Amino acid sequence: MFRVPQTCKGVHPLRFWPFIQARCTFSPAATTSLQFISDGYENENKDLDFKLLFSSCTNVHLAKRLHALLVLSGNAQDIFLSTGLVNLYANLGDVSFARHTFDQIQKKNIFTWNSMISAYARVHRYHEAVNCFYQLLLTSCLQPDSYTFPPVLKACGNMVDGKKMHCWVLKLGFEWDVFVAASLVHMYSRFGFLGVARKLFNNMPVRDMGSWNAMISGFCQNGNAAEALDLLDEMRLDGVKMDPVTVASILPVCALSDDILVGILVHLYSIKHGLESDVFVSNALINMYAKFGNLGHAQRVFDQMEVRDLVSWNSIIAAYEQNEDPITALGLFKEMQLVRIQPDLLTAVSLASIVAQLSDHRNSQSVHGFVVRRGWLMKDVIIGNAVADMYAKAGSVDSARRVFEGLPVKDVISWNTLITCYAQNGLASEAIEFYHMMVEHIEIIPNQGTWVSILPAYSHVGALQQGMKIHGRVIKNCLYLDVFVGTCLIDMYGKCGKLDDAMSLFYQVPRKSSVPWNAIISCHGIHGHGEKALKLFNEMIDDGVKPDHVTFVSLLAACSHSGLVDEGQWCFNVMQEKYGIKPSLKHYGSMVDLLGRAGRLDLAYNLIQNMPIQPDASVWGALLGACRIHGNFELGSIASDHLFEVDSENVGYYVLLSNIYANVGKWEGVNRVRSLARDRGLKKTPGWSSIEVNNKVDVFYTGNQTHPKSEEIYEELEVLTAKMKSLGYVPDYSFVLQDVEDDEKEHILTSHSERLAIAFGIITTPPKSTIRIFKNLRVCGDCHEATKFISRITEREIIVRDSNRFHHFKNGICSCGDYW
DNA sequence: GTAGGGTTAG
Repeated sequence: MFRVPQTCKGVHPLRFWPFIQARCTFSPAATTSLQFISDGYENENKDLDFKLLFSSCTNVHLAKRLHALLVLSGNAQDIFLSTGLVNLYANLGDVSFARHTFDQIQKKNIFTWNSMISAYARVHRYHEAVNCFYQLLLTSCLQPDSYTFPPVLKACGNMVDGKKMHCWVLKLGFEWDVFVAASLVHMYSRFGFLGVARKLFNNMPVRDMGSWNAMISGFCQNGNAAEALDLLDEMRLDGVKMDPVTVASILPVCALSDDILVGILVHLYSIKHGLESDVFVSNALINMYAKFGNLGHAQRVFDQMEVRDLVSWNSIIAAYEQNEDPITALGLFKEMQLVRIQPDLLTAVSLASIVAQLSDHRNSQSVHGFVVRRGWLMKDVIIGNAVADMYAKAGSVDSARRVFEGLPVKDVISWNTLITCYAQNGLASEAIEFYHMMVEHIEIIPNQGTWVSILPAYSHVGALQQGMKIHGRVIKNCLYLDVFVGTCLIDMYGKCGKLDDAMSLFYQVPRKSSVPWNAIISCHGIHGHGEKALKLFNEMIDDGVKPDHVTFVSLLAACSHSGLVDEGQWCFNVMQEKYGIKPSLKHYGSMVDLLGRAGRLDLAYNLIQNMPIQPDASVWGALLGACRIHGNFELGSIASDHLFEVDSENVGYYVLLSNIYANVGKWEGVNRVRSLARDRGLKKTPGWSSIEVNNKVDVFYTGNQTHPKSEEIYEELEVLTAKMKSLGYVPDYSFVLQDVEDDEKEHILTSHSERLAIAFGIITTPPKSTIRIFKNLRVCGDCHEATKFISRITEREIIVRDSNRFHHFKNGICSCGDYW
């Protein structure tokens, strides 16, 4: 209760009253209170209930009116009222106004300071909260009290600040206050100082629910699942029951440690004790079930909620988004807007991810605009990264780069996002360049995500030595080998031709999930070791690891590369019947490839005709490729008709078709296809090959003449071609699409990128050492033949990895047995 | 008029 002081005689403070009444809605109680002010001005003895007045201000607008009123009535310097205003603004989330009001107060007491400090802590402006505490010590003659410390302890961002604060607690003698003690316990356990936290906890003379929760939640936020669960058990033995706070702390830990059993038990406990009605508990349940991939349970919890807040909506949207159901997630987002819940930054993060999954570039721009309009891009790096990733997944590399450049703060994930963006959009060299730029920023410390981004780029261009450097860094920096980093390394060694190293690494990584198994099976496949791939698959089953759709893509490809037709068909059946995996386009593509290469064109065509889904270019392309191998131009033209319907842009298919015609001497057809490709103005995917010499990757494009060693390379090729011809090499012009004279055709074949790279290898590496080449497209048939001769002439092992598999050339023979 | 321990993230 408050009595209006006699300060502002002369001006009626409430001459604005009708004006305020017209614009603001106060509760009836508040209206009465305001009337009281008015009356109090007339009759100075009336008591006013300002508490009511404060509580009736439900938005910043109303608060400002009340504030103006207090200023006008001369009450702004009153210590009770002004502190009330600081709190009011803080509760309404406007901490800058709270600070402004705070600064205006001339005689602050400890309540005022405590209000300001907790205002900062509540909105997570921790740095300012701590600064405010030190300001209190330095600029006022006031002593902090037991109310001061809990928010300040929460605000300590690191152990150095935390220890300093602990000293102040001890100095001023507040360590036995139950709230302060709980805050200390929580702070130490949050930073992983579990021993200290435990000691403080054990020494507490009084323990309430909050003390237990402080200790448990500290463990939880630190990811110490086992300790958290142990303590929970101890609490139970002590006869203390879990409350909503305990449950909301423990549920994320169940998800983190993949402990679905405890998760369900805690859920049952919550139902039994009526804790489900707590919105934090329900939200935590939704999140936990989402992480277990159990959308049904998540949805059920959401449906049963009586009160849903922003976090509930964000959680259920993210649940669907992260379980690859962007359509439902988008529907929920719309529903959320219908019930007038305002989205926040985290909603936008999910939204960006939803749009990325739908790979709809137009919507990408709307989401980007949505985020920019609200100023969120400048506010938090997380949303910036999400938007960059959204563009990356939509293939808009330039947009992703622009978002990245515009970020006020870039963290390691921003860099990782861009590296992945380049790598996944086929720009491996750019990804590598970007990684080198990142390394120059010493404040950015690479993490596991960085290795996962950069290793595939190194695999892609075959940079074995640089990939091994990363392996070295991983060993140095990480205590254990993360499954994903481990798998990337396996993939890198495998794709760089080091199958043995891939294998020994495989036995070092955790093999509970299908991820590393898929990688090692795929590695054996591209090396043409189909039998070994099947053996690994059986081992995987014996180990109790469940194969997924990726496993079968790798496995079918492995069978296809090795000509294991029966085994491939067996896999295709097992996949559907035993594991209930519906074949995707990739599986069909592999099957058509497998059957087609083996000459079972009838079966392959039959399979396509009976597909329950629409075949895409890769499926028809596989059939066309098989037709070229087996010289079946009738089926080839059927395949190409379908192919050009679904993809008329890929010049590779025109080359294939013209090869088919050329092989059976139908020059008319060859010319027709060539002019078709020309008329459609098709740009050929530039073929390139790379080779790593002395830690440096050199990339050669077909016809490249700008390389510093260009002259020597072409000289070497001329000498080689002459020797090859004397051994019986005849150039196969059917691999030349251009309509030119034969000697020009020979020149074109000789300047294919793989040959330039091989010649460069020959002149820059010691005699008889192995040459490793990478080609982005399939190796050309003529080059394949030529490389056999070159391996014989130079007595070198030449390993060529193309977009499909490995070719191991030695003594004039290729490991693929010309089955490719 | 002031305080601790809880849910969502790229």
